[in-house]
Amino acid sequence: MKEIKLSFAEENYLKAIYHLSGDDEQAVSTNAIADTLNTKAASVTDMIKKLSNKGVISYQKYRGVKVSEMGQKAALQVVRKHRLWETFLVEKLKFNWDEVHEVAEQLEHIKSPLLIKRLDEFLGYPKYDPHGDPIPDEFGEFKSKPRVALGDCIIGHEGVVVAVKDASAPFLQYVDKIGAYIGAKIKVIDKVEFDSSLEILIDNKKTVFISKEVSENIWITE
Amino acid sequence: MKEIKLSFAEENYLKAIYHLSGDDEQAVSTNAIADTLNTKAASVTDMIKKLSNKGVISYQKYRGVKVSEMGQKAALQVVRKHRLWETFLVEKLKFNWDEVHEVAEQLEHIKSPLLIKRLDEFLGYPKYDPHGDPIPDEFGEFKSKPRVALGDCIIGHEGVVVAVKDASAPFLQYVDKIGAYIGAKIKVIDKVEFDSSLEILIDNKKTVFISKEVSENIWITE
DNA sequence: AAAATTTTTTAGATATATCTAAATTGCTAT
DNA sequence: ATAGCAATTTAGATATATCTAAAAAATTTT
Repeated sequence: MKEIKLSFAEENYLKAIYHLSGDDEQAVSTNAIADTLNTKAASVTDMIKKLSNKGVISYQKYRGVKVSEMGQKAALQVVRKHRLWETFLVEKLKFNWDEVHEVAEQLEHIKSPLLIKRLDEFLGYPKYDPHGDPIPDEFGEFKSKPRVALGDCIIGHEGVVVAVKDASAPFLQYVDKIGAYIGAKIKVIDKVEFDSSLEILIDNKKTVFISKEVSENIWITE
Repeated sequence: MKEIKLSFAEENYLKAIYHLSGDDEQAVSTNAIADTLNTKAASVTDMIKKLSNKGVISYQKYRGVKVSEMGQKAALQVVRKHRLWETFLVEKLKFNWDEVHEVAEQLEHIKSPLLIKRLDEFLGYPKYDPHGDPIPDEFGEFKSKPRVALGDCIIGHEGVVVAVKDASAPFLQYVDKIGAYIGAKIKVIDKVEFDSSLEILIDNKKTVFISKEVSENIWITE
């Protein structure tokens, strides 16, 4: 078993590719990576070659890339670190959930197995981060709660918010404003055919209209 | 007032120069910097030019460098972060004091004013780090406790360990072994003229012989 | 199936941070 | 005062991570 050493930039690329490939582990295109990382396709091609040489992705010219077994493990360790740090920032340092992403993007690259072990312990071995995403354990194992996007619910469906997809500050601030925090109870009241927007009831208290885009970024229990 | 943006490497150089210049703010030589950072003199010259252009040090060819007003402020913020992180690692994550330096070297470069503000708050605004070094506040202000190196004490002097100079793991482990932790009471029993080694009494319990080198790295109250 | 378009790659630059080897400057001892 | 040595700088490379512009391949449209 070889030691995989990745630079900050390499870790960022690998994580982006891991997230883009999704559960079905589809091949990821050069442009998709460039868009995610706000960089240019040419830069991606260069980096792809390096990651391929290190064996964390497999790459065929013009055919996109796939994350290898080894790459998945490495990516999950970065994800683990990111989500543990986000949890730390919210639980211990009283950050709002819309303030943590940028900082965690930096903290996730700190190299120290002991640090992560102790941080995990200090936080009480959390299973989910502040956005409801599962935190992989030291072996990369995790499980998501059964969930469905609000946009995919039928009228009348009732559930509790378990996660949000978009972790950007503007989106999370909006979610805060309407009160659809993690744990909030939501009932789908009505769906507008025309634009797929939804009318939802939050915590049995107030009714809110949300766009299709918003509805696709909030997950509730099935 | 200009924004000073420094890279990781630049911050490391600046911090090293700041530490090397000492209280008297002496000019620091290229070689001294190279030794501290385990790099080559040529690399130092390159970096010195960049730091000089950014105004954090003043530099005259062949004459060494001095830290500017601005540079001192920037250096102290890095020192502040380093020492707050070390405190966090020991106080909250139960690291030993000989395990924190390397990790803090990484953590000190994280850019987030909010993070440091909240960390400071979370730790209860500590004034000293686990090695007894003072933690600068957000304005760069700090004060050291009055102290004297064991090596400079006269026979009979008695005091409490307030700080250690060397922060390397081997040294700190040795200090642990003899029981000269911060807070331990120490009395200088005898001094050997020949090699300046010392016989000291620790916590009224045991007598230990320490070399000159060790005696220069442990500070006790005056 | 050929043409047009999009995607991806290559070629050649730029910027950072390093290095070795050679040249230069400063200091010291005779 | 100068010869020799030590410290410092310059010149020229290397490695990483980026970019723009042009070329090549794949895909889509006609």
